[in-house]
Amino acid sequence: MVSLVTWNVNSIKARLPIVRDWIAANSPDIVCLQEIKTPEFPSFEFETMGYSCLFVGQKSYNGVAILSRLPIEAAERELPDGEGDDHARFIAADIAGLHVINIYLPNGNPVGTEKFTYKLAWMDRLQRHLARLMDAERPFVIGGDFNIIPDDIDCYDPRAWTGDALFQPESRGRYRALINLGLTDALRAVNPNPHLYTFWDYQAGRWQRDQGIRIDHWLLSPETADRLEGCVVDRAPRGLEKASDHTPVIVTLRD
DNA sequence: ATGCCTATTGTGAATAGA
Repeated sequence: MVSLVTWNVNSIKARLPIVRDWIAANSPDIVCLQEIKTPEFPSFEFETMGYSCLFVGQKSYNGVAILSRLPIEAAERELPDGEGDDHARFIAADIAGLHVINIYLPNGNPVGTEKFTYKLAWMDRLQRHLARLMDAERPFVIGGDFNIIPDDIDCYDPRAWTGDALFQPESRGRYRALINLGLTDALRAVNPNPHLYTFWDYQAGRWQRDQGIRIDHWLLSPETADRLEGCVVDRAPRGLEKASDHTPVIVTLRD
């Protein structure tokens, strides 16, 4: 069995104690972090816990990391076809024969600006990349902060999100196109409860009212979907002092 | 309708997040 977690930590520096304690308590095999917000990564903190660290960072914004208790056999640090794109939003590793992709997909707000067109272009590049992996019949998982609310049931009130980049037909359609490659939304596949959220805004008491959205996902290629054992959201870290606004999503695969 | 709150940079107040 192998367990993988995705977690947008909203700054690894600000979140170091919470992330370290959660990993110590839960012992995931593979950890995918987003928004580390630093060009450096505190690798030593996790190496002493038995993890190898792989990361792509930048100052102030973005940044992704993969931590693994199993040997990292190969690494990729950028999404193909991105000439001129210097955002740290993609990292991938081969671990125990599995290709693990970790993404921080652009937010895209406000709609109608170059930020939204960047989001759509980034999703088009991701579509082409995953299509090539599918054509090659390469087993993979992709986890991360997709910044997409897939369906109306994935938010507390669809009317509140109609103008948002996470909820536009253009961005949701591109997410749907990823699924239509033949990928399985792991959390939705194993949990019939519609009210599954992974993000609650800091503002307006969203956490206290449980008014969240589901935007952090694990998508599985057909081969890995056959290995799906379970997938859960751990809401506990969102309730801590100094919490990230996202909480971990854990997927478990059979050997 | 807008801001609500948090983090970064840098030590103000602006930018970004979603």
